[in-house]
Amino acid sequence: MRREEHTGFDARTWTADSAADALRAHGCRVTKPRVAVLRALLEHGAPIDAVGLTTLAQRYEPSIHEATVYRTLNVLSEVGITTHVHAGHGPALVGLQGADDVVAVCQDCGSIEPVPPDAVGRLVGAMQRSSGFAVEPGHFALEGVCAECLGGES
Amino acid sequence: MRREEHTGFDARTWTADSAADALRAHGCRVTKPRVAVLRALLEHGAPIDAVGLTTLAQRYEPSIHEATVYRTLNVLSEVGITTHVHAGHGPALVGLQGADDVVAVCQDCGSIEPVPPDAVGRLVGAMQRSSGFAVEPGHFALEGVCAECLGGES
DNA sequence: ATGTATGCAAACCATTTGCAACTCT
DNA sequence: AGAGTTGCAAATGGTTTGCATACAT
Repeated sequence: MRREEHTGFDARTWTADSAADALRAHGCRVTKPRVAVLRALLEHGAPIDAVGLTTLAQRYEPSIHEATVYRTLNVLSEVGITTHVHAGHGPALVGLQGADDVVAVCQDCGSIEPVPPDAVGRLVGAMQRSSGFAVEPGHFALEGVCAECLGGES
Repeated sequence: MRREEHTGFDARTWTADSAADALRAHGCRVTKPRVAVLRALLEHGAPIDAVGLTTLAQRYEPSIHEATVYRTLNVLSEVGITTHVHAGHGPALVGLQGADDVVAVCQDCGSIEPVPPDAVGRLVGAMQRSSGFAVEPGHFALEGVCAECLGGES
């Protein structure tokens, strides 16, 4: 179960500094654990789950605890820096707001791929028209099987 | 948090008998608890979570246990009678295979609405084209806010 | 008869929370 | 100094599993 090859994810909107400013603007403190999470998120560049993010963040702040990462992610999401996606069975995936809206998760290998924004737009429009339901992209993930897994491993 | 008004769900494909036959065809036993789950599912007609389904099934089989419902649902899904959808934070929603493929869940009231199949089809096609990813409709749910909640309750 | 399914309790995983110790500002 | 944060451990909610008993075939 790999999860590299973030083909087409880029989170150019946020930097460690702009995110820190956003935190301050909301009256939140800019602490070392929070910066560590932010840096890990920026460095990774693709949606990732909380546990994986904790591991990455520990490079910058070795003592950071999982619970702190969860709390930090809640804060970051309130401030509008991150969003999380519910991917199938597994844990939620956290991404930077402004990155590709919707992702698809492979049921076999767990790899994550972006979904073309225009396709998402059409879907949102269709729901709007059919029932007035306002779909919020970025809050859910598509599921299926990626091209690689379709080909190989029987 | 209501969840009635299943506007447009119909699971005409399965009956208690055809489902029982499908079970037998797969070498599974047709037990009272399983029939109870099946009847509850048919009667309810819309996607529902395991706990709610347990309550419904207990009308037919008062002693049925939640664990049994989960096990039964796994069997039913292997046999191809049901599918489950991961709806945001909450529990998974179970539905009959053959009912509307994709649903959208309201983040405010938990109501469930069907997504127009042609819109889903276009999305699947777009992913197929863009990256060869085979989206499996019916294994995930859209999220957002329903028309009712958009209007009322501030 | 015999292997499958059930009920119950305990385990599990992802996430949240209470609380005392700590640290940004 | 003092409110906001953290770490840790324990609680939570959804779902799964081990095991002895009960049941469908």
